[in-house]
Amino acid sequence: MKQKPTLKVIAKELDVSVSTVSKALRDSKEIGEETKRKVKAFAKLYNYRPNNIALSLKNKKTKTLGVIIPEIVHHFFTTVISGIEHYANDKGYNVIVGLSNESFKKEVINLEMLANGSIDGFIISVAKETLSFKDFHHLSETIDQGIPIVMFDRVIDDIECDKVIVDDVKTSAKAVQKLIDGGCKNIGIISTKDYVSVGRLRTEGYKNALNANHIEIQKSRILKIDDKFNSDDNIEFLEEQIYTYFEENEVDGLFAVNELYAITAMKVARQKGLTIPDDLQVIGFTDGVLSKHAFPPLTTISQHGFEMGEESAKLLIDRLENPNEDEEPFKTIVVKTDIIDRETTKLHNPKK
Amino acid sequence: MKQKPTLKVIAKELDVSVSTVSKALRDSKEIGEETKRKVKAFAKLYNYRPNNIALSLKNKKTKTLGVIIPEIVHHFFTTVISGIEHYANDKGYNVIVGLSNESFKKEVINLEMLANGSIDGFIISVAKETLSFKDFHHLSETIDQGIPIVMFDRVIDDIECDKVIVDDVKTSAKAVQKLIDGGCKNIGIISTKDYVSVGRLRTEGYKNALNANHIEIQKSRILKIDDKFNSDDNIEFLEEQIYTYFEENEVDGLFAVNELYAITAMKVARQKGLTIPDDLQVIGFTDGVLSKHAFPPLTTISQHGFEMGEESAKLLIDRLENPNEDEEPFKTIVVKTDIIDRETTKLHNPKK
DNA sequence: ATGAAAGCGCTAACAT
DNA sequence: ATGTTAGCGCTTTCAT
Repeated sequence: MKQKPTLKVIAKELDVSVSTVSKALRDSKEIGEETKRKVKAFAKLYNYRPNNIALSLKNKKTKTLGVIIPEIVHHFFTTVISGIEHYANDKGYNVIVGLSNESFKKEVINLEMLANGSIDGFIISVAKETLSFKDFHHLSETIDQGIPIVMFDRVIDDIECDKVIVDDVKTSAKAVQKLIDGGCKNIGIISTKDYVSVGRLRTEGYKNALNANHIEIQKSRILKIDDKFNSDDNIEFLEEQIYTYFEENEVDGLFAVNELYAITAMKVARQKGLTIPDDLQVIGFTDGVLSKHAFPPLTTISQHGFEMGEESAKLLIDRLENPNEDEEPFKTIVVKTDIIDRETTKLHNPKK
Repeated sequence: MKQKPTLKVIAKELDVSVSTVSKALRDSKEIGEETKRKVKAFAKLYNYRPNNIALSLKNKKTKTLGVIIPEIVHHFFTTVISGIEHYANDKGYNVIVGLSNESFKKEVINLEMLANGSIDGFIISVAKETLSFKDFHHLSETIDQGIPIVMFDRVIDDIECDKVIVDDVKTSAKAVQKLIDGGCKNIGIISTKDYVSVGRLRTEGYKNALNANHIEIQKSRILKIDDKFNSDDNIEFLEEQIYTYFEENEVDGLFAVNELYAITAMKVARQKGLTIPDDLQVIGFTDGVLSKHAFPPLTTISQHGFEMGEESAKLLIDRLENPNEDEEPFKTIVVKTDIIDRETTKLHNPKK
């Protein structure tokens, strides 16, 4: 087992001083050609690499980003992480991932654990519990300490920081409009409770579209699923709620704020003997594996998670590397969305 | 913006020495009660937290694990990460995630980037390209430098280190046996090229099961998909290969080495007018979202990714924290698998 | 052209 | 009971 060499051992071995070695390796003109050559050769031979930790301590920056998300077994979030990694690695940054598991407490712990020097800045999508508690002190304190935060997707209006979102209201309206154009008369929505910003905004878009078409909004057609935690563990509960919804509402068009809700609704609808898209048209939000491989393949809104990740990383790294970061006003980037036409809607022929 | 306080500023503020502060905070009995109280109160007031980087440099360990996986937009891998995070966080470790994107070069870069002090050890699932190149120098060198590696799922026999796997051969045989018991006469397999260890082993299990039942092995029924890279980007290509396969083979039972292959095969089969499970029974490997929400829900093998993650983290942390780590023999943990009965097979009534 | 020394934040052995 | 010092690995200023 050969230990990683340090400047010190190289110095001793070559009988020069540590600083000479350091300078030689960084090609300082203070050092003589001959010495440089010797040092470099030796360093290469022993595969010298500067110790990141020492550099971090010296430079007071770690070149690593902390990403805190509610769950990782989730297509959208992993897509975002991909985008973050892609941009970050390109700029020489590493990525530490922390999972809040939708829990306020875990989010706080993760934040604190990493805020003590481990990372230069955060990219975060806030836990549902945090959103419902409306307790954001950990976030504002972090920012107060000079550690920049970029929020994406699940965002807090009251906190001043860079944000990357999707225009949930407009996008949802577009989706509902598509349902209307496709001939749906009775359109419902499966959303989340209002404290989840994206749920609230998407519901707003749904209402806007109905209003714009002079269709009366019926409260009973708005189902707000209450899943504080990972809904994937709780399919039965979800199915039940949707089942009841179908009992009480006769809809021929359905907009779901995520693909799981959409897929589950389709399953329940099928059980009730409905044919998709003939009896019921469905549009989901977030283009994940489920949508693509569903039966029938689900028409859905692509959120471009990869791009959101890239934009978030860019925003954060820009702020970190910009000398007068404090003066830069905070930006909110709105990433565009697309409707991916598949086979659960009637208008336009599905392309493939 | 209030800066994080250091021991130094606390010391100056309280007019004592840095070491006194340090000791007081760690409740050393060398320090007087009165001073301790004062220091602690001050520290709490200013929300003092020791700087992780400084600790890392001092202790020569970072309390963070490096996880390198081929892709993150992938249910199995994220499940494993969840397990790793769960165990690691519990033990006070953080997790840095690096993506190889199935590329040899990116795997090497990631490894080197993190091996310079950023992490204490690696958990890795090897990229397909690395497997096909058979170039493992980066892995052996890392181990040589005293940085322990735990491999999971895609594992290299020639490298000595801790490993966490599934008994691919036996599990696959069990799956194929189930098909046989369910009345299938002509059973095929959709696997990967042999350099992917899990593909090779699962194919072996398939053959074993056929042999054990005195069923002749027909080479044409073994389809080895050649997707060096992320197959999710390449669905058409996959569909084509499977389509051709169905043209050339008449099978009534199909074992697929991952859920994507299974789902895609089901889709193609449906296009050809086959009914599942009446005309064709299917079993997949890896229980992901796709399987659960497929139509019909896919009978599949659960690999217990979360547990694999936990076991990997445990193996790694044990080795890191065990004083005489070098002497411990390397372990290979075989995580058990289960067949999850759903609706693409006939034997046994699906439970839910 | 080379080296000594200070310092990043912290701990711990060793004074006092 | 408290302080001084050295050191983790590196960079950089300031001698020489």
